[in-house]
Amino acid sequence: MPYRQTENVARRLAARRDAIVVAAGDVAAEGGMAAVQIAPVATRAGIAAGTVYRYFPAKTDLIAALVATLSARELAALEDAAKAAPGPLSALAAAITSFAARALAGRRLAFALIAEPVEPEIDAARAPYRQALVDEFGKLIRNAQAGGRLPDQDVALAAAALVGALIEGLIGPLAPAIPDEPAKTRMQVQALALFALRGLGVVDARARGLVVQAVLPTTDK
Amino acid sequence: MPYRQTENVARRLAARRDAIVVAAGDVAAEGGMAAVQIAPVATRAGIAAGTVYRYFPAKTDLIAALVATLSARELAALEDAAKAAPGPLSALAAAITSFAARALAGRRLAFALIAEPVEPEIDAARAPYRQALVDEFGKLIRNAQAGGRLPDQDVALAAAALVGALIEGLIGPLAPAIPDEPAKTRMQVQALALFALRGLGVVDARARGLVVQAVLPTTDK
DNA sequence: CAGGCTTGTGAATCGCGCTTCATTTGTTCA
DNA sequence: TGAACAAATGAAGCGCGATTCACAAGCCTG
Repeated sequence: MPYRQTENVARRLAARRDAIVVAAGDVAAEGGMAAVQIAPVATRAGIAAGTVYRYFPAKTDLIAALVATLSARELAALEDAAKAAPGPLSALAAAITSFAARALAGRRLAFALIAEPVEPEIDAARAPYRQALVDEFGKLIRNAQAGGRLPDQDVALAAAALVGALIEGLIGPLAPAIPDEPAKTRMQVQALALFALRGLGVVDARARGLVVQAVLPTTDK
Repeated sequence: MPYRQTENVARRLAARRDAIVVAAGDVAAEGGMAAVQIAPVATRAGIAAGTVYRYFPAKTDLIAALVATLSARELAALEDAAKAAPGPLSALAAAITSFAARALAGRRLAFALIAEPVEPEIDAARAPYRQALVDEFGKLIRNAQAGGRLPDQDVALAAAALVGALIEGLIGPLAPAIPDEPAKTRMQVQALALFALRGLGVVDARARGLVVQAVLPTTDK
C-alpha cells in the first residue's frame, strides 16, 4: 500500500485551492472580470497554468467558486445589517444602504461581481448571486409586509425591481473610479435607498427618516 | 472617366445594407444576440459572408447599426406615448407602461437589445440605447418636477434607478418565452409602473390611478 | 465592347485563451 | 531506498468565429 494522501497534503491542497480563488479575486479587483484569465491567475497564485486544472475542471468553475466566496461575504453583511435593525422596515432600509455603501466602497470588485459585461458563460456563474440578493431582499420585504408596514404586492417582482434600481443606480458611479467624495457618495446612497423604499410603498416622509437612520451606522464600514 | 456610381446602384447598395441589418434583427429575434454571427446573417440576407464586410467594417458596427435602428423605434414609441398624455405625470406613467408592455410583447428582441448577456464588446454597442432610455426618462422626470408634480431629486440618478427597476423587473419574464397570459402580463406591467412611480415620489393612491389610466391605451398596441 | 472601375464571393487565415498531456518533480510507505 | 502513485509543469493543441483576400462577376463610360 505504497501511497495514501496524508492529512498534511490534504491541507496543502485545500490551501492552494483557496489561494487560487483569492488570486482570482485579486485579479478581478484590479482588472475586472475580463482580467480573470487562467494564466494571470496562476501566475498570481505562484503556480503553473496547468495546475489550476487540478483544482477546477474549467474556468467557469473557478469563477463560480470566486462568486460563491464573495457572494457569501456580501450576503452575510446584508443579513447582519438587517438583523441589527430595530424593526422590519428599518431592516429593509439597513440592508439597502448596506448593499449600496459596500458596493461603492469596493467598486471594482462589486462591479465585477454583479454588473460588468462579461461573456455569457461567465455571467451564468454570476447569476446565483443576483438571485440570492433578490431572495434576500424578498425575505425582508415579506417580513415588512407581514408586519403591515408595506402594502401588498408581488414580492418577487418588487425584490427584482429593487435590486435592479440599486444596481443601475450604482453602475454609473461603479464603473469609473470616481475620486472618492464621501459626502457625495452618502448622498447617492441615500437617494437610491429613498427611491427603493418609496417604490416599495413607504411614504416619503417615513422613508426619509429610515434612510437617514440607516446611513449613519452603515457608512462607517 | 470610366466609372461613377449611378443613382440606381447607390439605391441598391443602400437597400442591401438595410437588408443586412434586417437580417441581423431577424436572427436576433429568433436566437438572441449570440446567434447574430456573420455567417448566419449573411445567409439570411442572401449574400456571402465576405460581402457583409463591404457594408460594415466589423461585426460590432453591424450590431451598432442594428441597435440604432431598434433603439430609434423604441424611443419613438416612448415619446409618442408620453406626448399623447394629458399631463407630465401621466406622460411619465404612459412612457413607463409603454416601455414595459412593448418589451413584454417583443420579448426575445427586447431582451437581446437590452439585457441579454453578451460579450463585452457587443455590450458596448448596446450602451447608447440604455443611455438614451435613461436620458428620455430623465427628461420626463424633469418635466414633472418643473410642474411641481414630483419632489426634488437627482434626476440622472432617479432615471437610472427607474430604468434599472424596469429592466430587472422585466428580465424574469423576458428571458423565457412564457406562454402569454395577457392578464398576468398586464398585472406585471402595472406593478412595475407602480413601483417606479412611487419610487419617484408619487404617492401611492395617485400612482395607482395613473397606472390604470396608462395601461388602458398602452396594452392595445 | 474594351478598359477600368466597383461589388460580390467563400475558402483560407488568424488570434486568442482555454484546455490537454507527456514529462518532471514530489510524496508515501514497506 | 525504491516502487507506486499523486501533483505540478508549461509548451503545444484546439475550437470557434471574425476577418481577409485573391479572384470572379457586374457596371459604367468613351
